[in-house]
Amino acid sequence: MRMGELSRRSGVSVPTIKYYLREGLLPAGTATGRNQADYGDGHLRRLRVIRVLIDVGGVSVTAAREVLAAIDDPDVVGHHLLGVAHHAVAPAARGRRDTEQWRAARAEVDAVVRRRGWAISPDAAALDHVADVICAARALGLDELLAGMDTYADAAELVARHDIDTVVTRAQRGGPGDEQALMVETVITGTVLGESLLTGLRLLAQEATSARTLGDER
Amino acid sequence: MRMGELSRRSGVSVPTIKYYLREGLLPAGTATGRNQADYGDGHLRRLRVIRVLIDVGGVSVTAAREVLAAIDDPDVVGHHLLGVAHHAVAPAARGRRDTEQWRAARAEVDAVVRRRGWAISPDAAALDHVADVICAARALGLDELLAGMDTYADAAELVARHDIDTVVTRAQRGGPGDEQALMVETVITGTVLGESLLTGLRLLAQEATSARTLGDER
DNA sequence: GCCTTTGGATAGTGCCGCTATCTACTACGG
DNA sequence: CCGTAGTAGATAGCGGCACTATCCAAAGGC
Repeated sequence: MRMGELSRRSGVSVPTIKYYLREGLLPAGTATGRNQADYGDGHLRRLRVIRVLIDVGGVSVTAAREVLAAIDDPDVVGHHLLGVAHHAVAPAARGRRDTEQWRAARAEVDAVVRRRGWAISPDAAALDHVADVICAARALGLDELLAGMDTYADAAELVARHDIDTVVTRAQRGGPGDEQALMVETVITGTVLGESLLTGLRLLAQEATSARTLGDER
Repeated sequence: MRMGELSRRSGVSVPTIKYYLREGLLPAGTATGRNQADYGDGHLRRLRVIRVLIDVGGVSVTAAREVLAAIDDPDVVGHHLLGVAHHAVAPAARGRRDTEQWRAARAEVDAVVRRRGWAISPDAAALDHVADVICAARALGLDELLAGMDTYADAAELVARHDIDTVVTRAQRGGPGDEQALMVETVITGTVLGESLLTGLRLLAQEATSARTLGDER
């Protein structure tokens, strides 16, 4: 398959594909001449992954490159991999983390983690991320939201179990390419797509619950 | 309070505050002279809300303006309000929605909604959003993820109930400003912060579950 | 043979969220 | 009453990002 066909089948324009090649998101095709190369199904699949990361995950091109590098790296295994996916999904740090309030929020996160018996590496970015949110909520006086944090944690645990199950199941089932790469790809796309899915369903559930609770005062 | 103090207490630089004034995110202070104005606690609070929307919610300045307009509009009531918040949070449409696969995905969403007895306005943006995600997951062959969609829906319902409860509780408790405005603000900030909180906790729960299931092969 | 497509390289575009600068005016301590 | 610091308002600029446009020489393919 050459560039034109790759473009048509992926829905990504030729200049954009060239851009991704330049940026190292997409590996070069196998050259068949001085100015001719051949692309395979792997390239098509990779392009789909890229679009998911960027469009659905809202990941920057730079972050996507790092994630894709992890997909290709055979040394990345187990749940160290989760760190890579999480790092990419996490937005840049929001505010100052050197305030008294922030440290209090961070302690609150640690308390939740301890209470639930979660084994978390202490340098996980998500710990700080959650602390950021708590800090912001406190600043706005949204204590009711935080009072039910265990509800949120319950929900998070529920989907996380399913997510990990998905990865394990899929690794056993096998699929295109080698097992390792498939598992890595599943973790990353599953993390990104799962987040978006959960977010969307939450909004729907909110509307449904609101209609039921507050009545139909549209 | 004048601009300098507002800047210091909010942590937002003076030029940025001016920019928000220009863009209509922040109402002008009450003028006390030709080039002097007075800002109140409302402005401080508003600035905090703006930062939450932009930093935590990842909302664009344009979308933030619309959301804030809804906060100020006394005619926006009940769960019509949810629509505004959801519209702002929702990212722009990702791909083409005119394909056969997309319509199939959309039908799948409708099926879930019907199965759970959710009363959803048929033009809710979240319906399309979820369909986008399903479409992307199918394209990548991530069927295992979708097989457990009810797990995701359960989790979504769990937090949504809590979210709506929060709004109701808070409206009753009262607080600064009039009830209506407080409720609106709670919906919006709660939607945005809750999403970020849920996302962060999911990542933590994933790591914990992964460590438990896959063992410690770091 | 000749028009189309390709790989490769370089430069440019449009948007977005600020940031810098300027001017004229005001507040305030001394 | 002076001098310095702060302020409102307006305009212009900046840096980053995700593409997009253009050009060239070399295949491809009928």
